[in-house]
Amino acid sequence: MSPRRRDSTPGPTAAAALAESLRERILEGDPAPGTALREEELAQAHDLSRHTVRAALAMLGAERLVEVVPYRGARVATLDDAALIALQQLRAALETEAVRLLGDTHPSGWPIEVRAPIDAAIDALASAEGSADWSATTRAHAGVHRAIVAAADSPRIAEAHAHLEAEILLLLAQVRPDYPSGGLTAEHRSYVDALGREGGAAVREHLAHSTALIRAARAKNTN
Amino acid sequence: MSPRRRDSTPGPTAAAALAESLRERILEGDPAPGTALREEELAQAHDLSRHTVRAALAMLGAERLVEVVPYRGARVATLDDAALIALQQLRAALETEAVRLLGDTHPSGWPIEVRAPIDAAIDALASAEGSADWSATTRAHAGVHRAIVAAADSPRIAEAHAHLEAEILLLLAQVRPDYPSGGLTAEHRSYVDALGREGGAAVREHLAHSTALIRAARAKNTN
DNA sequence: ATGGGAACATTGTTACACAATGTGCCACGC
DNA sequence: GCGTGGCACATTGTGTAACAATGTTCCCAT
Repeated sequence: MSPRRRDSTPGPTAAAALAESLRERILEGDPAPGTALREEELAQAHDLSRHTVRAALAMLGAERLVEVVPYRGARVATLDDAALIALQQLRAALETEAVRLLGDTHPSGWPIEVRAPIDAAIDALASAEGSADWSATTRAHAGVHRAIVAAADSPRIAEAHAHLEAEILLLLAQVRPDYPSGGLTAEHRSYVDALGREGGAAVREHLAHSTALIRAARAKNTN
Repeated sequence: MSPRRRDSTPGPTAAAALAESLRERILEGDPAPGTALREEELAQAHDLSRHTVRAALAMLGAERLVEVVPYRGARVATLDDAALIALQQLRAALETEAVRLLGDTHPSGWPIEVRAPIDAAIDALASAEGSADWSATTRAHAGVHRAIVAAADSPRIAEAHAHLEAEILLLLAQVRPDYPSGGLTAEHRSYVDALGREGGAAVREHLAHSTALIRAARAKNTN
């Protein structure tokens, strides 16, 4: 068929589509962190060339969901405790500044159009916790933080935060901090209220608590 | 030659080396923002295959120094005013949190081992301003901010900041804010002192000033 | 038991080809 | 003369096949 003007933009490239598919599976926890991702295997499994597979792995490498080491290959990323702390520090930087920008824009308090998407995200978290689906719960939890950051209307902070979100989902696919049923939702309702009052201090307290729970869960996993 | 155990790690891959070479040139302002980077041209100029060139362009795309659009190709990144503001907001997030972490670690003030590399970077900035070399000056300026962020010992904040630094160098390769000779150095000596006292407020004031100067310089360039 | 080296697995790169898409230009109709 | 459709062209995305380069594993000799 000869080229001709299209009425719509083309779909994602094959490499982008593979990256998306692998990203979804990785964030679901299968393949697990540390698993090698062999180019030829992926090429045959997805009926693609090694070139296309390599491009997809490079994309995931840039997102840090995959670790690519020259001549050694790609593996699903793992995260030690030092890396967890460093990641949470970066997360604190982004969420704190987002909350501060929100405060600048709304010095008299967050109006309903700021609160509504955040409250909706918390409601979604309540539903997920109620369904006892850990994957859905971690995604809904991420949605709450995403809604808060998005409200600041700072695209680069939002984008950087989205990348971290994926790394955190990868981590949480393998650990399960102790929360009583509904505990995450209650905690996040309080958290959002505290944000309006205390701003950055509330962010830091929340993330310190989160880090401690994750480390405790990981310690339990390795014992 | 048959494979044999090596006493050293291999050098960078050809794709990484090309990415590094292009990065250097882009940050020097040639090719200029908006310039198309044609795969076949680069392949012939560097005696590499298109696959290797594509891998290098993808790396630079991930760093946002290059904009890669499927089926349209790669161009040196450009930055409009909205993007500049968004970038500076992200920068504020990183530098503010770095300074806050420094304050946590050194509540009684920054000890000499924290100050020394920062002061050395400022001295390097003074030398660069004295030499009237704009490229050297923007790099030395970046070195000052890098030293401050590095002092916080938070690897993910430092790495995210390094990526922004490259984008800012790209921007500054094309504009030149008005500074009297030595003005940048004096301003940054005061800035570092203010950081110890005022922390995040000093960061925000500094970046707001920087944004205003850059926008003014860009406005002058387009008129 | 240990270490050197060969074999093997895997990745990085190359050459060449073709499919897919976007852009520009030309011709035709009004 | 102008606008639009369509074709040609340039460029990118992907594929095949091969080989160079590197890291790992295993075997054999000491």
